[in-house]
Amino acid sequence: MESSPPIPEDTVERCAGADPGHPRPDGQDRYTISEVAAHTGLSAHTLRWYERIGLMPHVDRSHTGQRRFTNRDLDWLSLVGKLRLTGMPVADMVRYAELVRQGEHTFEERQELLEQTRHDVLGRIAELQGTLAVLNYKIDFYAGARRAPERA
Amino acid sequence: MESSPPIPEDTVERCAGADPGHPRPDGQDRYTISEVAAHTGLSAHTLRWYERIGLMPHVDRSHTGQRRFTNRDLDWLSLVGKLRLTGMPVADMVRYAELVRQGEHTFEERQELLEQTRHDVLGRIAELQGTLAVLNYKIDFYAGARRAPERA
DNA sequence: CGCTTGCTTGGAGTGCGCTCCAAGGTTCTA
DNA sequence: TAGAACCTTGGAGCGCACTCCAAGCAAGCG
Repeated sequence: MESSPPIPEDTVERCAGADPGHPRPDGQDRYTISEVAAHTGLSAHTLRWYERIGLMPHVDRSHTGQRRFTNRDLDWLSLVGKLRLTGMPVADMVRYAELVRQGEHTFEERQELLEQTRHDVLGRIAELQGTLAVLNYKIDFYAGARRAPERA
Repeated sequence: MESSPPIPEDTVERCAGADPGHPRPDGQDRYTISEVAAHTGLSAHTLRWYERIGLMPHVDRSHTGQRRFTNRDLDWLSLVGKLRLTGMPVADMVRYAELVRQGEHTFEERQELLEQTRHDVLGRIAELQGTLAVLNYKIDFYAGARRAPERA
């Protein structure tokens, strides 16, 4: 959704969050690792580790070799953060990142991966709602027992 | 806390699941560890480990020292299974087990622990629903892109 | 009786997702 | 130009929740 090509890669990884990028500083588009850490809530350690395991596209470097993240990296990290919240294993996120790197002919496989993830999320929500029933039952029990003590 | 008190301990830990105990064999009320493993889906290793770390009340033994689980143990494990599904850390479940062991004067603290857990579960559900929005967005994108390819 | 299968223990090992360390080089502020 | 604060790397370490191992005792069957 930027300018010309049929479906630019960034369209695919942009718009990743319902989050419209509030504290995302614009202007220079080059952030140090600690800026990105502060923005994403991830540690600098984790950001470097993400890059090592292939979960980040190649991050730009300054002339002396320090990382300079771009807004696009921030968008990608936002998506990764969402996938992480789904409980998707890191290995699967790396797989997804590889598919993105390989280009548009992997759209089908990406879609399948995301559909599987959605399926898992729906299952997990159902599971959690099942636990809520038990929690409510027991909380009510304790509340009732404490309100009406020892009626032996 | 066995025969006379106002609110017997078993009332508290019974009825743990909405699950009415379908494949729960009755009659002898003494199950070997592998029977319990088959019933709960936990491994025998895990059952022994739960006991070691204090997550199980003391399990009965045969005259030769082998574990003999009771229906009450099964009920407790059913509750533990639910708490595990909530994502509660094992250490907190152990804490809860200790409170149960300590008797009825811990009702308030048990209730608080469960309320905190419910709060966490509600938050987690909201989080997962947030991820669903992103997953739906991207799945729709891939589906649309594959239906209408290259319109340059 | 022997055989197979199952149970016992303490302690060691595994996989995941970070998290930190040491030993340096870089960048910023005064 | 000094000093503090930040960045780099490979590799080691950690916390959690199991998971397995070895060596030996127990239980059920023909």
